[in-house]
Amino acid sequence: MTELEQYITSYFGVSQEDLSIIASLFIEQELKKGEYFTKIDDYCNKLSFIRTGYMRVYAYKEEKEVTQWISSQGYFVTDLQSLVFDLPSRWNIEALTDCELYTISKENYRKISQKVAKWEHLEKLFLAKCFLTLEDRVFSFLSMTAEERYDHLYDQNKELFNIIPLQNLASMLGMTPETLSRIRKKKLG
Amino acid sequence: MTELEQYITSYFGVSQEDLSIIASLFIEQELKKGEYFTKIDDYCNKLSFIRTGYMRVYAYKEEKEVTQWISSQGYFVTDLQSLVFDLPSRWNIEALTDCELYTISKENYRKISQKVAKWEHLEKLFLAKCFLTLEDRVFSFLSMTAEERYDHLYDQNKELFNIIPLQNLASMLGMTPETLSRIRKKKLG
DNA sequence: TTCATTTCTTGATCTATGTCAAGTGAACCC
DNA sequence: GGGTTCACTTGACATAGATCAAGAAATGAA
Repeated sequence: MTELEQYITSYFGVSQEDLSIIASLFIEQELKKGEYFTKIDDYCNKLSFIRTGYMRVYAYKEEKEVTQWISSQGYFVTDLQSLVFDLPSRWNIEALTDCELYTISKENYRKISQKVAKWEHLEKLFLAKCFLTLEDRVFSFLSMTAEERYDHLYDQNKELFNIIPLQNLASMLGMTPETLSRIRKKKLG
Repeated sequence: MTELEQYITSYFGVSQEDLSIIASLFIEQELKKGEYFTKIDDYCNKLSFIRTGYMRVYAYKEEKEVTQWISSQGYFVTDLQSLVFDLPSRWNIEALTDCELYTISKENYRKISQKVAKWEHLEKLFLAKCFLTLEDRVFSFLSMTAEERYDHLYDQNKELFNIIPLQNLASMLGMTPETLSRIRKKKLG
């Protein structure tokens, strides 16, 4: 079983046969540090698994970059509005490190459901999980302090703080870089 | 076309034939003010359209209620984790006013896909829209002040502020009742 | 390497928002 | 319909977190 097939299995749990069909529609692709996966107002006609590397999803609020999410190994990355509704991208998605991707074009992505009967169902379950994750994230902003949000992310994913510029993590956590720096200093003392 | 059928059409755009099939699986139901649609840790085995009325989705952070969302006429309401993954509810969902609902049981909900071929696909599109909405909401916490979030909600849905207890709206906007009160006072002067 | 640029930290302040407490008004229930 | 409860407002004060500015550290290019 290839690495890609392992990812697909872990997310979707399909038969070996379907797995091969799906995996065959992906191609390996590289993205160098600093390159863009998609840009706001472009059409993002692809969906990728991240095999290695880190990508940053961000947009602007009055000239200032706001980081919505950091995507990393084992995650999907795409602009959903573009992929599903054929509309322009809402996000800039930038490679923060060199990235190895498994990429499927929008056309091939849409063919999966013709080839794998259960696909639409599995995809629905996957999207439902994504929705629940975002619900939790909204709840965290309603109920947690900046420090609590930091603790939560740090508990889940310590490595991020060694790899990703802290200013991006601060933005994604809804605080300034200075505040994040002070919170982290406090944890040492 | 019944009111229910109009809702379904507006969300999913199915044929008249499929529409009838789907609509026939819903039953009319009432919920009195103060009653609960579901409670945390219960199993929520149903999905409803709200025909009239308002419902509040909330959970707790250390004994304190945190309102995640207010659902109203024309919206779906359910606990997604319970409906899709057969797990206990994450939310309390309470009727803030008397409510008229169109309700489908989990069993019948799952039968739709057997009767309407395109259903899983339409549902996937619907969930994708829900995901995009939540993405926007996360972005609003990353990029907007309390007052900007108030303005945004007020622009979209003025009526809420005459019907829903302001403390619930404050919580849903991520601020205290006092702060909401002061923001609203400022808007008058 | 070395210089230039960017990122991170730190201190001094400022401000939006939270907390606490009291008073007012509205809603609900015998 | 009058009293009790709950929701809302307002003021005084506290504080988390933002802003601004400067210096230190890391990163990248030549």
